[in-house]
Amino acid sequence: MSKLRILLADDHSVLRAGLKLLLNSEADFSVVGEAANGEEVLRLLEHKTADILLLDLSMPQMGGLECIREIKSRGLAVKILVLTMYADEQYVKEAMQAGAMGYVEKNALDTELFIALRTVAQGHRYLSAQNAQILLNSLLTDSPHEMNDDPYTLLSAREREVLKLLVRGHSMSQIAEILCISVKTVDTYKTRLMEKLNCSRKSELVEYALKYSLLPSKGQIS
Amino acid sequence: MSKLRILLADDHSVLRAGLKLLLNSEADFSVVGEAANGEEVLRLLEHKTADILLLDLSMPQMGGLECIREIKSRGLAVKILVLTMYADEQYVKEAMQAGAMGYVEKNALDTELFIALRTVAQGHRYLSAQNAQILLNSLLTDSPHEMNDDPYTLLSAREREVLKLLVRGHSMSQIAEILCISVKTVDTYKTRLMEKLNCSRKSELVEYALKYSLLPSKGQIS
DNA sequence: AATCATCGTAAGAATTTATCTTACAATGAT
DNA sequence: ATCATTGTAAGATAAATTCTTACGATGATT
Repeated sequence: MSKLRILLADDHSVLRAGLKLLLNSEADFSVVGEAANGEEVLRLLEHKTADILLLDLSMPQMGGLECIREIKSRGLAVKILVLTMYADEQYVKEAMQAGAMGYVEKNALDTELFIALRTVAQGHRYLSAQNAQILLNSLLTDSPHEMNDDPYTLLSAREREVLKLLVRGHSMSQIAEILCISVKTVDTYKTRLMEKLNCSRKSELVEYALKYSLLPSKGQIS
Repeated sequence: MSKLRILLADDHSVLRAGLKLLLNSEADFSVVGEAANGEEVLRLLEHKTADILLLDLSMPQMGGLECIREIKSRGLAVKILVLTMYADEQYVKEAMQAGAMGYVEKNALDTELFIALRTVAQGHRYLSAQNAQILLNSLLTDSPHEMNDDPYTLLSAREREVLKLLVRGHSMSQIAEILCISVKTVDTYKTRLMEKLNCSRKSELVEYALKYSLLPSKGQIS
Protein backbone atom coordinates (compact mmCIF):
# COMPACT_ATOMS: atom_id res chain seq x y z
CA MET A 1 0.00 0.00 0.00
CA SER A 2 1.45 3.32 -0.99
CA LYS A 3 1.53 6.26 1.33
CA LEU A 4 -0.97 9.06 1.41
CA ARG A 5 0.52 12.04 -0.35
CA ILE A 6 -0.30 15.13 1.65
CA LEU A 7 0.03 18.76 0.70
CA LEU A 8 0.27 21.26 3.55
CA ALA A 9 -1.12 24.75 3.25
CA ASP A 10 -0.73 27.17 6.12
CA ASP A 11 0.85 30.57 6.32
CA HIS A 12 2.68 29.75 9.52
CA SER A 13 5.99 28.29 8.52
CA VAL A 14 6.65 26.97 11.99
CA LEU A 15 3.41 25.07 12.04
CA ARG A 16 4.14 23.60 8.63
CA ALA A 17 7.59 22.46 9.68
CA GLY A 18 6.20 20.78 12.77
CA LEU A 19 3.24 19.29 11.01
CA LYS A 20 5.46 17.86 8.32
CA LEU A 21 7.53 16.02 10.86
CA LEU A 22 4.45 14.90 12.71
CA LEU A 23 2.79 13.48 9.63
CA ASN A 24 5.92 11.97 8.15
CA SER A 25 6.50 10.12 11.37
CA GLU A 26 3.35 8.15 10.69
CA ALA A 27 3.98 5.13 8.50
CA ASP A 28 1.23 5.83 5.99
CA PHE A 29 1.64 9.55 5.51
CA SER A 30 4.02 11.44 3.32
CA VAL A 31 4.11 15.21 3.01
CA VAL A 32 4.82 15.97 -0.61
CA GLY A 33 4.58 19.73 -0.63
CA GLU A 34 4.00 22.92 1.31
CA ALA A 35 2.27 26.15 0.52
CA ALA A 36 1.88 29.39 2.43
CA ASN A 37 -1.26 30.56 0.67
CA GLY A 38 -3.93 29.56 -1.78
CA GLU A 39 -2.08 30.68 -4.85
CA GLU A 40 0.88 28.52 -3.99
CA VAL A 41 -1.44 25.59 -3.52
CA LEU A 42 -2.83 26.02 -7.01
CA ARG A 43 0.63 26.43 -8.47
CA LEU A 44 1.83 23.28 -6.75
CA LEU A 45 -1.17 21.30 -7.87
CA GLU A 46 -0.33 22.02 -11.48
CA HIS A 47 2.81 19.91 -11.27
CA LYS A 48 2.35 17.67 -8.29
CA THR A 49 -0.44 15.31 -7.53
CA ALA A 50 -1.46 14.83 -3.93
CA ASP A 51 -4.14 12.73 -2.31
CA ILE A 52 -5.02 15.20 0.36
CA LEU A 53 -4.70 18.92 0.83
CA LEU A 54 -4.51 19.87 4.48
CA LEU A 55 -5.67 23.43 4.34
CA ASP A 56 -5.80 26.36 6.70
CA LEU A 57 -8.59 28.83 6.05
CA SER A 58 -6.96 32.06 7.05
CA MET A 59 -4.08 32.76 4.73
CA PRO A 60 -2.92 35.89 2.97
CA GLN A 61 -3.02 36.30 -0.79
CA MET A 62 -5.68 33.70 -1.33
CA GLY A 63 -7.64 32.37 1.61
CA GLY A 64 -8.69 28.80 2.15
CA LEU A 65 -12.30 29.12 1.05
CA GLU A 66 -11.39 30.79 -2.19
CA CYS A 67 -8.78 28.12 -2.74
CA ILE A 68 -11.29 25.33 -2.23
CA ARG A 69 -13.65 26.91 -4.74
CA GLU A 70 -10.88 27.33 -7.28
CA ILE A 71 -9.77 23.72 -6.89
CA LYS A 72 -13.32 22.55 -7.40
CA SER A 73 -13.89 24.74 -10.39
CA ARG A 74 -10.73 23.34 -11.95
CA GLY A 75 -12.01 19.84 -11.30
CA LEU A 76 -8.90 18.77 -9.44
CA ALA A 77 -9.20 15.44 -7.69
CA VAL A 78 -7.34 16.28 -4.51
CA LYS A 79 -9.38 15.78 -1.36
CA ILE A 80 -9.49 18.69 1.00
CA LEU A 81 -9.28 18.55 4.76
CA VAL A 82 -9.60 21.90 6.46
CA LEU A 83 -7.38 22.46 9.48
CA THR A 84 -8.16 25.69 11.21
CA MET A 85 -8.47 27.63 14.45
CA TYR A 86 -12.10 28.45 14.15
CA ALA A 87 -14.94 26.18 15.14
CA ASP A 88 -17.23 28.74 13.73
CA GLU A 89 -20.56 27.65 12.32
CA GLN A 90 -20.21 29.89 9.35
CA TYR A 91 -16.77 28.63 8.45
CA VAL A 92 -17.61 24.97 8.86
CA LYS A 93 -20.66 25.40 6.71
CA GLU A 94 -19.00 27.41 3.98
CA ALA A 95 -15.98 25.14 3.80
CA MET A 96 -18.06 21.99 3.53
CA GLN A 97 -20.42 23.55 1.03
CA ALA A 98 -17.47 24.70 -1.03
CA GLY A 99 -16.30 21.12 -1.29
CA ALA A 100 -14.08 20.29 1.66
CA MET A 101 -14.24 16.69 2.79
CA GLY A 102 -13.48 17.37 6.41
CA TYR A 103 -12.92 19.96 9.07
CA VAL A 104 -10.53 19.65 11.99
CA GLU A 105 -9.58 22.29 14.50
CA LYS A 106 -6.03 23.06 15.39
CA ASN A 107 -6.71 22.40 19.00
CA ALA A 108 -7.74 18.85 18.19
CA LEU A 109 -5.48 16.03 19.28
CA ASP A 110 -2.99 14.85 16.70
CA THR A 111 -4.64 11.45 16.76
CA GLU A 112 -7.85 13.07 15.64
CA LEU A 113 -6.03 14.70 12.77
CA PHE A 114 -4.65 11.31 11.72
CA ILE A 115 -8.07 9.75 11.83
CA ALA A 116 -9.48 12.61 9.82
CA LEU A 117 -6.77 12.30 7.19
CA ARG A 118 -7.32 8.57 6.78
CA THR A 119 -11.07 8.97 6.70
CA VAL A 120 -10.94 11.64 4.05
CA ALA A 121 -8.36 9.71 2.06
CA GLN A 122 -10.84 6.87 1.79
CA GLY A 123 -13.31 9.24 0.29
CA HIS A 124 -15.48 9.76 3.34
CA ARG A 125 -16.30 12.99 5.02
CA TYR A 126 -14.85 13.74 8.41
CA LEU A 127 -16.29 16.08 10.98
CA SER A 128 -15.69 16.04 14.70
CA ALA A 129 -18.81 15.32 16.69
CA GLN A 130 -19.06 18.95 17.64
CA ASN A 131 -18.63 20.24 14.13
CA ALA A 132 -21.07 17.71 12.77
CA GLN A 133 -23.56 19.02 15.27
CA ILE A 134 -22.84 22.59 14.29
CA LEU A 135 -23.20 21.90 10.61
CA LEU A 136 -26.35 19.89 11.03
CA ASN A 137 -27.82 22.62 13.08
CA SER A 138 -26.86 25.20 10.55
CA LEU A 139 -28.32 23.27 7.65
CA LEU A 140 -31.55 22.57 9.47
CA THR A 141 -31.98 26.05 10.82
CA ASP A 142 -31.44 27.83 7.57
CA SER A 143 -34.44 28.05 5.39
CA PRO A 144 -33.99 26.01 2.25
CA HIS A 145 -33.60 29.02 0.03
CA GLU A 146 -30.14 30.02 1.16
CA MET A 147 -30.97 32.22 4.11
CA ASN A 148 -27.54 33.34 5.22
CA ASP A 149 -27.56 34.70 8.71
CA ASP A 150 -24.52 36.87 8.48
CA PRO A 151 -24.97 40.58 9.06
CA TYR A 152 -24.37 41.54 5.49
CA THR A 153 -27.27 39.64 4.06
CA LEU A 154 -29.62 39.84 6.99
CA LEU A 155 -29.31 43.44 8.03
CA SER A 156 -30.01 46.57 6.09
CA ALA A 157 -27.25 49.12 5.65
CA ARG A 158 -28.78 51.47 8.16
CA GLU A 159 -29.23 48.70 10.67
CA ARG A 160 -25.63 47.69 10.31
CA GLU A 161 -24.55 51.26 10.88
CA VAL A 162 -26.56 51.44 14.05
CA LEU A 163 -25.29 48.05 15.18
CA LYS A 164 -21.71 49.13 14.75
CA LEU A 165 -22.23 52.29 16.71
CA LEU A 166 -24.16 50.45 19.39
CA VAL A 167 -21.50 47.85 20.03
CA ARG A 168 -18.88 50.55 20.13
CA GLY A 169 -20.65 51.80 23.20
CA HIS A 170 -22.54 54.77 21.85
CA SER A 171 -25.86 55.56 23.47
CA MET A 172 -28.92 55.84 21.33
CA SER A 173 -28.97 59.59 21.71
CA GLN A 174 -25.35 59.76 20.57
CA ILE A 175 -26.14 57.60 17.61
CA ALA A 176 -29.05 59.83 16.76
CA GLU A 177 -26.71 62.79 16.76
CA ILE A 178 -24.07 61.04 14.72
CA LEU A 179 -26.54 59.89 12.11
CA CYS A 180 -28.62 63.04 12.30
CA ILE A 181 -31.87 61.25 12.90
CA SER A 182 -34.27 61.08 15.80
CA VAL A 183 -33.51 58.99 18.86
CA LYS A 184 -36.81 57.34 18.17
CA THR A 185 -35.61 56.18 14.83
CA VAL A 186 -32.49 54.75 16.35
CA ASP A 187 -34.72 52.98 18.78
CA THR A 188 -36.64 51.43 15.93
CA TYR A 189 -33.46 50.15 14.32
CA LYS A 190 -32.32 48.72 17.56
CA THR A 191 -35.60 46.94 18.05
CA ARG A 192 -35.40 45.49 14.56
CA LEU A 193 -31.80 44.51 15.16
CA MET A 194 -32.80 42.65 18.28
CA GLU A 195 -35.58 40.90 16.46
CA LYS A 196 -33.49 39.91 13.47
CA LEU A 197 -30.57 38.73 15.51
CA ASN A 198 -32.72 37.13 18.12
CA CYS A 199 -31.19 39.04 20.96
CA SER A 200 -32.69 40.39 24.10
CA ARG A 201 -29.64 41.88 25.74
CA LYS A 202 -27.13 44.30 24.34
CA SER A 203 -24.26 42.03 25.28
CA GLU A 204 -25.60 39.51 22.81
CA LEU A 205 -25.36 42.15 20.12
CA VAL A 206 -21.75 42.72 21.05
CA GLU A 207 -21.09 39.01 20.95
CA TYR A 208 -22.65 38.85 17.53
CA ALA A 209 -20.66 41.80 16.30
CA LEU A 210 -17.51 40.25 17.62
CA LYS A 211 -18.29 37.01 15.89
CA TYR A 212 -18.69 38.75 12.58
CA SER A 213 -15.78 41.09 13.11
CA LEU A 214 -17.92 44.20 13.08
CA LEU A 215 -15.62 45.68 15.67
CA PRO A 216 -12.33 46.91 14.37
CA SER A 217 -9.28 45.11 15.54
CA LYS A 218 -6.16 46.89 16.56
CA GLY A 219 -4.86 49.57 14.31
CA GLN A 220 -8.14 50.22 12.60
CA ILE A 221 -10.26 52.18 15.04
CA SER A 222 -12.22 53.58 12.15
CA MET B 1 26.18 20.32 27.76
CA SER B 2 22.65 19.50 28.81
CA LYS B 3 19.70 20.15 26.60
CA LEU B 4 17.51 23.20 26.73
CA ARG B 5 14.33 22.30 28.53
CA ILE B 6 11.45 23.86 26.66
CA LEU B 7 7.86 24.29 27.73
CA LEU B 8 5.32 24.73 24.93
CA ALA B 9 2.22 26.85 25.42
CA ASP B 10 -0.30 27.13 22.62
CA ASP B 11 -3.96 26.33 22.47
CA HIS B 12 -3.61 24.47 19.19
CA SER B 13 -2.85 20.91 20.06
CA VAL B 14 -1.81 20.09 16.53
CA LEU B 15 0.73 22.87 16.48
CA ARG B 16 2.11 21.69 19.81
CA ALA B 17 2.45 18.14 18.61
CA GLY B 18 4.32 19.23 15.50
CA LEU B 19 6.45 21.74 17.30
CA LYS B 20 7.42 19.16 19.87
CA LEU B 21 8.71 16.84 17.18
CA LEU B 22 10.43 19.69 15.41
CA LEU B 23 12.23 20.87 18.50
CA ASN B 24 13.06 17.41 19.82
CA SER B 25 14.66 16.59 16.51
CA GLU B 26 17.28 19.22 17.23
CA ALA B 27 20.14 17.87 19.31
CA ASP B 28 20.11 20.57 21.94
CA PHE B 29 16.39 20.96 22.54
CA SER B 30 14.08 18.95 24.70
CA VAL B 31 10.39 19.66 25.13
CA VAL B 32 9.56 18.95 28.74
CA GLY B 33 5.94 20.02 28.88
CA GLU B 34 2.94 21.36 27.06
CA ALA B 35 0.15 23.71 28.05
CA ALA B 36 -2.97 24.90 26.25
CA ASN B 37 -3.40 28.13 28.18
CA GLY B 38 -1.81 30.43 30.71
CA GLU B 39 -3.27 28.71 33.71
CA GLU B 40 -1.82 25.38 32.65
CA VAL B 41 1.55 27.02 32.21
CA LEU B 42 1.49 28.29 35.75
CA ARG B 43 0.36 24.95 37.07
CA LEU B 44 3.15 23.17 35.21
CA LEU B 45 5.76 25.61 36.40
CA GLU B 46 4.93 24.77 39.99
CA HIS B 47 6.32 21.28 39.57
CA LYS B 48 8.54 21.38 36.53
CA THR B 49 11.48 23.61 35.83
CA ALA B 50 12.10 24.67 32.27
CA ASP B 51 14.70 26.90 30.69
CA ILE B 52 12.43 28.43 28.14
CA LEU B 53 8.73 28.94 27.79
CA LEU B 54 7.68 29.14 24.16
CA LEU B 55 4.45 31.03 24.48
CA ASP B 56 1.57 31.92 22.21
CA LEU B 57 -0.21 35.14 23.08
CA SER B 58 -3.76 34.34 22.14
CA MET B 59 -5.04 31.57 24.31
CA PRO B 60 -8.32 31.02 26.12
CA GLN B 61 -8.63 31.03 29.89
CA MET B 62 -5.49 33.03 30.47
CA GLY B 63 -3.83 34.80 27.60
CA GLY B 64 -0.12 35.06 26.99
CA LEU B 65 0.43 38.59 28.27
CA GLU B 66 -1.37 37.92 31.49
CA CYS B 67 0.66 34.74 31.83
CA ILE B 68 3.94 36.60 31.37
CA ARG B 69 2.98 39.09 34.01
CA GLU B 70 1.99 36.38 36.43
CA ILE B 71 5.26 34.52 35.87
CA LYS B 72 7.20 37.70 36.52
CA SER B 73 5.23 38.62 39.59
CA ARG B 74 5.93 35.15 40.96
CA GLY B 75 9.61 35.65 40.29
CA LEU B 76 9.94 32.49 38.24
CA ALA B 77 13.22 32.14 36.40
CA VAL B 78 11.96 30.67 33.15
CA LYS B 79 12.84 32.69 30.08
CA ILE B 80 9.98 33.55 27.81
CA LEU B 81 10.00 33.51 24.05
CA VAL B 82 6.77 34.64 22.47
CA LEU B 83 5.68 32.73 19.37
CA THR B 84 2.66 34.28 17.79
CA MET B 85 0.79 35.16 14.65
CA TYR B 86 0.77 38.86 15.17
CA ALA B 87 3.58 41.23 14.29
CA ASP B 88 1.62 43.94 15.98
CA GLU B 89 3.43 46.89 17.48
CA GLN B 90 1.31 46.86 20.58
CA TYR B 91 1.81 43.15 21.17
CA VAL B 92 5.54 43.23 20.63
CA LYS B 93 5.86 46.17 22.96
CA GLU B 94 3.62 44.86 25.67
CA ALA B 95 5.13 41.41 25.59
CA MET B 96 8.67 42.71 25.83
CA GLN B 97 7.76 45.21 28.52
CA ALA B 98 5.98 42.51 30.48
CA GLY B 99 9.21 40.55 30.53
CA ALA B 100 9.43 38.38 27.44
CA MET B 101 12.97 37.82 26.18
CA GLY B 102 12.03 37.43 22.56
CA TYR B 103 9.34 37.57 19.95
CA VAL B 104 9.04 35.32 16.91
CA GLU B 105 6.19 35.08 14.46
CA LYS B 106 4.66 31.81 13.44
CA ASN B 107 5.38 32.47 9.83
CA ALA B 108 9.07 32.68 10.55
CA LEU B 109 11.31 29.91 9.28
CA ASP B 110 11.99 27.11 11.71
CA THR B 111 15.66 28.01 11.61
CA GLU B 112 14.79 31.46 12.91
CA LEU B 113 12.89 29.88 15.76
CA PHE B 114 15.89 27.75 16.64
CA ILE B 115 18.16 30.75 16.64
CA ALA B 116 15.72 32.67 18.79
CA LEU B 117 15.50 29.83 21.29
CA ARG B 118 19.26 29.52 21.59
CA THR B 119 19.70 33.26 21.87
CA VAL B 120 17.11 33.58 24.59
CA ALA B 121 18.48 30.55 26.40
CA GLN B 122 21.80 32.34 26.69
CA GLY B 123 20.07 35.19 28.39
CA HIS B 124 19.96 37.55 25.45
CA ARG B 125 16.95 39.15 23.91
CA TYR B 126 15.81 38.06 20.48
CA LEU B 127 13.80 40.12 18.06
CA SER B 128 13.63 39.74 14.33
CA ALA B 129 14.95 42.75 12.48
CA GLN B 130 11.43 43.81 11.66
CA ASN B 131 10.18 43.47 15.21
CA ALA B 132 13.20 45.27 16.58
CA GLN B 133 12.35 48.11 14.26
CA ILE B 134 8.75 48.10 15.37
CA LEU B 135 9.65 48.11 19.03
CA LEU B 136 12.19 50.84 18.67
CA ASN B 137 9.71 52.93 16.82
CA SER B 138 7.12 52.36 19.45
CA LEU B 139 9.42 53.25 22.30
CA LEU B 140 10.58 56.42 20.60
CA THR B 141 7.13 57.55 19.60
CA ASP B 142 5.49 57.16 22.97
CA SER B 143 6.02 59.99 25.34
CA PRO B 144 7.98 58.75 28.34
CA HIS B 145 5.44 59.68 30.99
CA GLU B 146 2.49 57.95 29.42
CA MET B 147 4.34 54.69 29.14
CA ASN B 148 2.32 53.26 31.96
CA ASP B 149 -1.10 54.00 30.71
CA ASP B 150 -2.05 50.49 29.89
CA PRO B 151 -4.95 48.92 31.76
CA TYR B 152 -2.85 46.47 33.66
CA THR B 153 -0.81 48.99 35.55
CA LEU B 154 -3.37 51.71 35.83
CA LEU B 155 -6.50 49.84 36.76
CA SER B 156 -7.24 47.64 39.73
CA ALA B 157 -8.34 44.06 39.18
CA ARG B 158 -11.92 44.85 39.99
CA GLU B 159 -11.93 47.84 37.72
CA ARG B 160 -10.59 45.76 34.87
CA GLU B 161 -13.31 43.21 35.45
CA VAL B 162 -15.97 45.86 35.28
CA LEU B 163 -14.38 47.42 32.23
CA LYS B 164 -14.39 44.12 30.39
CA LEU B 165 -18.02 43.51 31.16
CA LEU B 166 -18.95 47.07 30.28
CA VAL B 167 -17.38 47.01 26.86
CA ARG B 168 -18.98 43.69 26.17
CA GLY B 169 -22.26 45.53 26.36
CA HIS B 170 -23.49 44.51 29.78
CA SER B 171 -25.53 47.06 31.64
CA MET B 172 -24.47 48.09 35.10
CA SER B 173 -27.28 46.13 36.65
CA GLN B 174 -26.22 43.03 34.75
CA ILE B 175 -22.67 43.52 35.90
CA ALA B 176 -23.88 43.89 39.44
CA GLU B 177 -25.63 40.56 39.13
CA ILE B 178 -22.68 38.85 37.52
CA LEU B 179 -20.27 40.12 40.13
CA CYS B 180 -22.75 39.78 42.98
CA ILE B 181 -22.32 43.34 44.15
CA SER B 182 -24.57 46.37 44.27
CA VAL B 183 -25.32 48.37 41.16
CA LYS B 184 -24.07 51.31 43.12
CA THR B 185 -20.70 49.71 43.52
CA VAL B 186 -20.50 49.04 39.84
CA ASP B 187 -21.34 52.66 39.34
CA THR B 188 -18.41 53.65 41.50
CA TYR B 189 -16.03 51.49 39.50
CA LYS B 190 -17.32 52.94 36.31
CA THR B 191 -16.82 56.46 37.58
CA ARG B 192 -13.26 55.64 38.63
CA LEU B 193 -12.68 53.98 35.28
CA MET B 194 -13.79 57.10 33.52
CA GLU B 195 -11.57 59.26 35.68
CA LYS B 196 -8.52 57.08 35.28
CA LEU B 197 -8.90 56.63 31.58
CA ASN B 198 -9.93 60.19 31.02
CA CYS B 199 -13.17 59.30 29.38
CA SER B 200 -16.53 60.92 29.50
CA ARG B 201 -18.46 58.67 27.17
CA LYS B 202 -18.80 54.94 27.19
CA SER B 203 -17.69 54.72 23.60
CA GLU B 204 -14.30 56.00 24.66
CA LEU B 205 -14.07 53.13 27.07
CA VAL B 206 -14.80 50.72 24.25
CA GLU B 207 -12.18 52.38 22.10
CA TYR B 208 -9.69 52.02 24.88
CA ALA B 209 -10.60 48.41 25.45
CA LEU B 210 -10.26 47.74 21.76
CA LYS B 211 -6.86 49.33 21.75
CA TYR B 212 -5.69 47.11 24.56
CA SER B 213 -7.40 43.99 23.29
CA LEU B 214 -9.70 43.64 26.24
CA LEU B 215 -12.32 42.36 23.88
CA PRO B 216 -11.91 38.80 22.78
CA SER B 217 -11.38 38.06 19.15
CA LYS B 218 -12.85 35.14 17.34
CA GLY B 219 -12.62 31.80 19.05
CA GLN B 220 -12.06 33.13 22.52
CA ILE B 221 -15.29 34.55 23.78
CA SER B 222 -14.05 33.93 27.28
C1' DA C 1 3.07 55.81 64.46
C1' DA C 2 0.51 58.91 61.85
C1' DT C 3 -0.97 60.11 57.39
C1' DC C 4 -2.37 59.72 52.79
C1' DA C 5 -3.81 57.43 48.54
C1' DT C 6 -6.13 53.55 46.70
C1' DC C 7 -9.64 49.92 46.74
C1' DG C 8 -13.79 47.50 47.35
C1' DT C 9 -18.03 48.40 48.90
C1' DA C 10 -22.65 51.11 48.90
C1' DA C 11 -27.03 54.41 49.19
C1' DG C 12 -30.33 58.49 47.99
C1' DA C 13 -31.86 61.68 44.77
C1' DA C 14 -32.06 63.52 40.34
C1' DT C 15 -31.84 62.84 35.65
C1' DT C 16 -31.19 60.62 31.46
C1' DT C 17 -32.05 56.70 28.61
C1' DA C 18 -34.19 53.00 26.88
C1' DT C 19 -38.42 50.41 25.85
C1' DC C 20 -42.92 49.40 24.07
C1' DT C 21 -46.22 50.57 20.98
C1' DT C 22 -47.91 52.46 17.00
C1' DA C 23 -47.50 54.85 12.52
C1' DC C 24 -46.59 56.09 7.75
C1' DA C 25 -44.58 56.87 3.13
C1' DA C 26 -41.27 54.91 -0.17
C1' DT C 27 -39.21 50.94 -2.42
C1' DG C 28 -38.81 46.46 -4.17
C1' DA C 29 -40.41 42.03 -4.86
C1' DT C 30 -44.07 38.68 -6.22
C1' DA D 1 -51.39 45.11 -7.09
C1' DT D 2 -50.21 43.61 -2.90
C1' DC D 3 -47.12 42.52 0.67
C1' DA D 4 -42.67 42.66 3.14
C1' DT D 5 -38.91 45.62 4.08
C1' DT D 6 -36.85 50.01 5.07
C1' DG D 7 -36.11 54.59 6.77
C1' DT D 8 -38.27 57.65 9.46
C1' DA D 9 -40.57 59.19 14.06
C1' DA D 10 -43.58 60.33 18.51
C1' DG D 11 -45.92 59.54 23.26
C1' DA D 12 -45.98 57.29 27.53
C1' DT D 13 -43.86 54.41 30.69
C1' DA D 14 -40.28 51.92 32.79
C1' DA D 15 -35.58 51.32 33.71
C1' DA D 16 -30.89 52.54 34.00
C1' DT D 17 -27.38 55.89 34.85
C1' DT D 18 -25.19 59.75 37.06
C1' DC D 19 -23.81 62.70 40.82
C1' DT D 20 -22.64 62.97 45.30
C1' DT D 21 -21.13 61.33 49.45
C1' DA D 22 -19.29 57.77 52.56
C1' DC D 23 -16.62 54.26 55.12
C1' DG D 24 -13.43 50.59 56.63
C1' DA D 25 -9.33 48.05 55.00
C1' DT D 26 -4.78 47.98 53.00
C1' DG D 27 -0.38 49.60 51.62
C1' DA D 28 2.83 53.04 51.17
C1' DT D 29 5.16 57.23 52.83
C1' DT D 30 6.99 60.12 56.39
